[in-house]
This record gives sequence, C-alpha cells and structure tokens, in this order.
Amino acid sequence: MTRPARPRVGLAAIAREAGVSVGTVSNVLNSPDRVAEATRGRVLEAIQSLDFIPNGAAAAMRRGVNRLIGLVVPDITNPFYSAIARGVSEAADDAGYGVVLCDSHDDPARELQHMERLAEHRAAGALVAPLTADKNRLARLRAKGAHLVLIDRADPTEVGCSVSMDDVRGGALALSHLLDTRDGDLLLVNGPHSIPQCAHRAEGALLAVRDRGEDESRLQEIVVDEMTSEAGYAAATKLVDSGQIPAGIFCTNDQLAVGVIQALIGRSIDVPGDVAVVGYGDLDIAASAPVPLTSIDQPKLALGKAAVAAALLEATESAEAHRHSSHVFEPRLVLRRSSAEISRTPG
Amino acid sequence: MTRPARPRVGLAAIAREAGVSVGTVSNVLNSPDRVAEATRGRVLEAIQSLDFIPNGAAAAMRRGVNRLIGLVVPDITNPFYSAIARGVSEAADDAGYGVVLCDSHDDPARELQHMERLAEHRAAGALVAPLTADKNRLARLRAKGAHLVLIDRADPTEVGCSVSMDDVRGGALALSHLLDTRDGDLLLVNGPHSIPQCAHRAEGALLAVRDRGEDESRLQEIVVDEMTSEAGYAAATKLVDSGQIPAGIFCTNDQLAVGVIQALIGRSIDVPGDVAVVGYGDLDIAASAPVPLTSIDQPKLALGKAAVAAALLEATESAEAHRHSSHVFEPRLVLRRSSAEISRTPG
DNA sequence: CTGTTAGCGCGTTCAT
DNA sequence: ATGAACGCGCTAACAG
Repeated sequence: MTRPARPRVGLAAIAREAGVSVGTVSNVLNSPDRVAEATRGRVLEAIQSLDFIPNGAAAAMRRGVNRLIGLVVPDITNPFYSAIARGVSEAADDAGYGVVLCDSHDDPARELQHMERLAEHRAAGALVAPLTADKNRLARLRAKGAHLVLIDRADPTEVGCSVSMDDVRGGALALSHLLDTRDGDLLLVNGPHSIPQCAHRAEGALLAVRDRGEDESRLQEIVVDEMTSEAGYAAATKLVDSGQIPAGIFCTNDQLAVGVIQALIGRSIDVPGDVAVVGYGDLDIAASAPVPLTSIDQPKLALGKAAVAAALLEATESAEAHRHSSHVFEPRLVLRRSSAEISRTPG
Repeated sequence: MTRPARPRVGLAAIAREAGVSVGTVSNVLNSPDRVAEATRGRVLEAIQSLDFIPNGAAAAMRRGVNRLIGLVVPDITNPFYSAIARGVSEAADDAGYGVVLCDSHDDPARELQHMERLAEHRAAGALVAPLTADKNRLARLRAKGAHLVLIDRADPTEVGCSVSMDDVRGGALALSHLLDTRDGDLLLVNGPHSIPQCAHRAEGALLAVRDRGEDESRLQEIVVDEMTSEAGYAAATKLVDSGQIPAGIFCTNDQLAVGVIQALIGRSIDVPGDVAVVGYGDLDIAASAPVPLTSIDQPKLALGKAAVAAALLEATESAEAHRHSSHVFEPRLVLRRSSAEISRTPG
C-alpha cells in the first residue's frame, strides 16, 4: 500500500535517530516491557517523527508465519457467511491479525487454489466452510502443516479443530414449538439430505415428534432441490393445490420459508391464522418477510470468533501439545408473528 | 498456514534437484516464458516432487509490496458491501492477489487502524468505502504513498481513483418510472441528506420531475433518521394515519421500502393497486418482499472488479505516469410487482 | 536462455 | 537492559 520514500526508514533509521541499537527498537515493538521506560519513550518518539511503518512482510519472513488468517467460504454474499465473516474480522482484529477473504464461488477448484495461496502467504491458519466434505483433501492439507479450522462441518471422525452449530437441536427446537402451538399435521420443507445441515435438521425434527410420543406420521417431509424462495413458493403452491394444508410448516432455511409464505398468502391462506411457519437461520429476511418469520437463530458472530480463537491457539501451541477442539453452538428460537397463537374467537 | 518440514525446501533445494540455478527457478515462477520449455519442465517436476510452496512473505519483502489488496468497509453483513466484496474477490483472484477484509464496524478509529495495518502488510492497494468523508485523512494517507481507491464516494475535488454509482441518475430512473405509471402525488422516503447517496438520489428524483415540466410540488419528501425497515414502517404508518396517501412512493433503499410495504398492506392499502412502491439497491430482500419490489439495481460486482483494476493499475504504473481514474456506474430499473400497472376494471 | 550475486528489513541469538 | 551480527527466502540486475 505504500511505496516508502527513497531514504527508506527501517529499524536502523529509528535506532540511529533514537541513539539505540536495532535490537532495542525491535524490542519496543514486540516486547515493550523488556525495554526501560525512558529508552522506549525515545524510540517511540523517533518512530513518530520519521513516521516509520514496520515492515510486516519482513517480520513474517523472519518469523516464518504471517499475521494473517484465511477465511474460505462458498459465497460471501450469503448472509450466513457474511455474518461469520464479521465475527472473524472482529476477533482477528483484536488479536492483531488480518483476515484474508477467500470466496470460492461454489467452486471446489477455486477453494483448493485459495488454500494454496494461503499457504504461500504463510497465513497462520485457515477457517474453512468446505464445499466438499472431502476428508482426504483436508487431511492432506493438515498433514502438510496447515492449521485448519472447519466451520459448520463438525465431524467426529475428523481430526482437527472445528466450530459448528447444533442442527439437530435446532430442528428439534423448531418442531417442538410447532407441536406446542398447533394440533394438526405438520410439514417439513427441506433441502437435499446430502447437505449435512438438512439431514441434521430433519433428524432433530423427527426426534422432537418421537420425544412427545406422537406418531411419526404426523410429520411429513417435502424435499426440494434448491433452498431458495422460488423453490419454497413452488412447493407451497403445489401443496395448496393438492388441498392438503398442514397446521404448521417448518422450513429448513429462511429463504424457503419466505417463498412458502408468499405462496400461502397469495392463495388467501392466512399465516399464522391457518398455518404456522417456522424458518431457520434468522437472517435479515426473516424480519422483513411478508409475515415476520419465526426462525431458529444461529450465533454466527460467536462462531466466527471461536473459529479465530481455535486457529490462533493451534498456530501458537507447539504442534504436539495441541489438543484439537470442537466447539458446538446452540441455536435459539426467535418468535415472530408467522407462528403466533391463533386467536380463537370464543363461542 | 504451514510450518514446513525441518529440511526446509526453498528455491535452492529446487534448483539443486532440477540441476539449475535459483535464478532460473525464480524465473519459472515469475516469468515462465523466459525459461526454455525443457528446463521449465524439470523445474516444475522438482517443485512437485518436493512439494515446494513459494514463500510469499519473502517475495513480498524483496519486492517491497505484497500481493494483497485491502478492502475496507463499514459492515460486511450489509448486502451492498458483501456483493462488492464478491466482485473484489473475483477480480483479485484472477490477478493473483489476496483480499484482506477489513470491517470497520462503523467505527472511524477502527477504519484508520485498518489502513495502518494494511500499510504494515505492504498491501498493494486499499479499496475504501469510507465512513467519514474526511478528505484530509485520505489525502494524508495518499501522500504517504498509499494507493487508495474510493468506493462509492466520487468526489470531483478529490485527487485519486474512485469507483462509484450514479445516484442522481438512479433517483431520476425511479421517479421517471413512477411518473410514467401514476397520476397523483408522489412521495420520496429518504435518509438524511448528510449521506451523499441520499442527497444525490433526491436530486435525481427532483430532476426527473422538472424534466417533465411537472410542478415540483408533486413530489414531497419525508426524511427518516435510519434507513431501516422499521423506520420505513413507522413513516408509512404515520402517512396512512394522516390520510395523505400518495399514488407512488420512492424509497431510497430497499429496507425502507419493505417497511413501507408492510405498513401499507397491514392497513389494507393495496400495493401496487393503491400505491406503487420503488426501492433502491435491488438487494435480495427486494425479491422476497411482501410484494416483490421494483428497485434500482446497482452493478455491485462490476464496481468491485473495477476497484481492483484501478488499484492494481495505480500500484503497477510508475507513480508519475499514473492518471487517476473515476469510474461511474449506471444504475438500472428492475421492474417487479410493487409498481405494476394498475388493472383498471372497465366501466 | 541461464547462472551469479547482492541485499531487502527484521527477529534473534549471545555477549556485554 | 542493551548491542552486534547473522541469515531467513527471494527478486532483480547483470554477466555470460
């Protein structure tokens, strides 16, 4: 970002100006307490007056690692990931690290390329929300010494740190709420079970039904290919046409839920009067949906921060002493109007 | 990200393995065409077999600048900025650069800190969507040799590159559309004019009215403090209560528009039947609004890419030869239902 | 087309 | 608490 003036100012220049040695200057930068108050003052002054900017690249080279953390996501415009990015950014800042944003554009090849570039930069660690659950590839990277923290892909068989959300619990939360407030049949509008999150949320939903001693048949599931509002709209439209209107619908993300609500009210089916709808993720669109949407909130910022902490810990500790950690975050039900009590008129 | 095995493999190791000199290895890395086909093959092979990863930190130090571009935004969770981030990421990737994401959390102090950190990292440039239009600060940074590209803050008096949107034109686009399709009074729901974008959009709107030779009084303006859906909801509620329902409403961002629509349909005022609504930004929420929202689309990806191009150009060209560029992007009207034709029943 | 070489700016010994 | 000296891995300039 800067192309320093000709008479480049480095540690040496500061040392000269302050009448100390370069070693001392380095110390005031990296371990200020090791330098006498007075000396430090003079050095700091010299730094100011020459407006010296330490060369991080040189430091990184000497140290072997850069104060940089990679964040590899499939799509930064996805609110889920941008919320995580914010948490990551905040935690990294506090630790004096920079965040290298790597958007894979849903392309595994690009994802791999990003990991390689991070390695070149000698990033201290990489936080990865992986596109493919290709264990081999990740394992190989780790074997090469990469400090990887998996985001939202907890895997018990995996060796390495990870931070993730408890999707089973989230699914159970959503369905329990529906069971609490509605009497009739319930419907799950879900994405493909090949997506772990979808499978987990469905599992949690089913679990909630069983835990109540209810018949499993009370919960039906529709699987759509894409988890978009268009897909939700289409699914709900078909549902209405078939005449099989459930008492409550749990959509495994907010986009689906918005589409479902649009279709329902478009066909004069009242939400929450006729049908309760619950979404998942608690993105911004939940609040600005046609009917404000009850949703499962995920602590995205906290997850981002935890990921940074895990990566930094792993990068700092000696390779052998390090014990991998798996942090699982609990989701939370956020009540809005889409699942409000039905006001039963007396009589 | 990696802590190479003990017998560290560097250019020298590759050179030895391939039977060439380090200079040649460096060349196959940086200017492959300068090396004979056969030699390059041997070198590449050696690189593979020793799985050598070039040390970017060392290269950066030697070169004086890092293959890194900073992106400084007030809030990465804002869809406008995350869309830009995507464009930036894409363009930077293609150029072999990494993107350092700096989220200022709407805090000028943090913003400044980020710029300093970028300077330490020797980033090749910084793309800044500045919180404060503090020219002095930016000028001072540039004077120190920082290659800054301003995002969405075109300023004729500013020396330096910038990429921005033509908000005046966008405002005109929105209002022209309303004038085309509605007969009665029109309303502008705007944020504070201290935000340049708000002022420009209002200016454009007024311009459109004048250009038609219409009386300026046909367009009234309401200014709200925050550009959120809550504020939009409140404003529209007050409007309805006052009984002064306009024929069309132009909100200077989509969040406001969503709130306005929610309030209107909540009070049984039909959109687009009774009132047409137009938003600005064409974010995802526009499509999933209670009534799909007509909005002004901004080419966010293109803007991000252009910013990278400008920064790289400035960083590459000799300081003197460089001519600063100001790229202004044109917005575009996206028609959706919220401003659809009123179907007038014959009779 | 390829080899040789001189630093780039800093952290880190090891003395003092 | 401070100072002197070494080398991290690489690029660029030049010689061949």
